[in-house]
Amino acid sequence: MATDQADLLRRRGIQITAQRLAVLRAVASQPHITADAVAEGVRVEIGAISLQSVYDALGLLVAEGLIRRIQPAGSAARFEDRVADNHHHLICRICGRLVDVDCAVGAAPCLTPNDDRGYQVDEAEVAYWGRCPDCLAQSEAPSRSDPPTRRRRSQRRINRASPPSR
Amino acid sequence: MATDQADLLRRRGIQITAQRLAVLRAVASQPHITADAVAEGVRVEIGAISLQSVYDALGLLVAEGLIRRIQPAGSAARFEDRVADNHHHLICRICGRLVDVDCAVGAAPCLTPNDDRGYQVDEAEVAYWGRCPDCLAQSEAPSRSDPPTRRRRSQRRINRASPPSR
DNA sequence: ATCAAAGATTTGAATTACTCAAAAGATTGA
DNA sequence: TCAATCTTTTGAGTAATTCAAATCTTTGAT
Repeated sequence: MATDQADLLRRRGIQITAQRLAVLRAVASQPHITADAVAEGVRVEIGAISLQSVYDALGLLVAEGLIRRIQPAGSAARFEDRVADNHHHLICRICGRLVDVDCAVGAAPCLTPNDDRGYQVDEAEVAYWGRCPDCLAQSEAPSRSDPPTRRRRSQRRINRASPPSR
Repeated sequence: MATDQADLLRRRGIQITAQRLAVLRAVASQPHITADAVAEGVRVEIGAISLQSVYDALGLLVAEGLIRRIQPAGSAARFEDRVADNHHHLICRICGRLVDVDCAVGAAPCLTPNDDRGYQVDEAEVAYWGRCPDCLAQSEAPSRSDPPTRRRRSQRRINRASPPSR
């Protein structure tokens, strides 16, 4: 049972370490896990790990295609297990909740833009943005205290952003 | 001519200021501009602006739907003019170059996932990842000096990441 | 015109996910 | 058993973005 992941690494000539196995397991344990949460999970399992090692392991696993990294605008990077099944993501603008959706078009869907401009495309990333059922319910039953539609000084949040390119 | 943008703001009850107009113009001046570049552009036009004001203005304009914010994993946030025409993006994994592509499916394409899980979707964001023509050419004519295919200690870059969710 | 209130901008500091670099520790094969 | 290689840790740095409070503008009412 624990051999599964080890084999996966061995097969690619990656050295097998407790940290890597635990990272792999942490990613498998939760649908869209952050690096921080991976670190926590790994610590529960093997006692200790540096955040740097977590990043290294995750980076390696992503490079090898064993896991996928997603970075919805406005939240830290997330990692997932489901790879090579081209599924997409629904993201809530309010609370950030993220869920999977299967691809509409078939096997390797959307994988081809109309005009590829000479790019060699290897992945199509699709994110559907909107409001999740919970946040939707909350804004519909506004608990009698919201501003009386007056002006509309839009105070929507949406604004967390992303890192440097150097 | 300069009235266009002012009207746009006025119509929404947004106070018109030199900063906001200049920000709006800066975004219109370049396909996918960063906040930093906007600041530079605005400074050329009106002399000075604080980076904070740039962020504020951009945030406001995004909230009002006058511009769109995109955040390809691995680079800082970018802002664009083309809004409400549901186009997509081709992004180079190597150099980060970003270009527009029109949507394959029609008017409001891909805008509907198979199963929306109860989300109220308002936008479908599609990013095609791959290698741009230039980077492709470079890796194909590898200048006689690349490692002899031995091991494959994948050293690909891709790794700049994103901010907190707090 | 004048003034107060609301709104915008600036200033300065803080946050934080992530990366770099070098040192210490483990593995592996000879 | 030992050296070479690969991993992990440690510690410090980076850069985009946000927070908060102070100052400056604009606007509407008088």
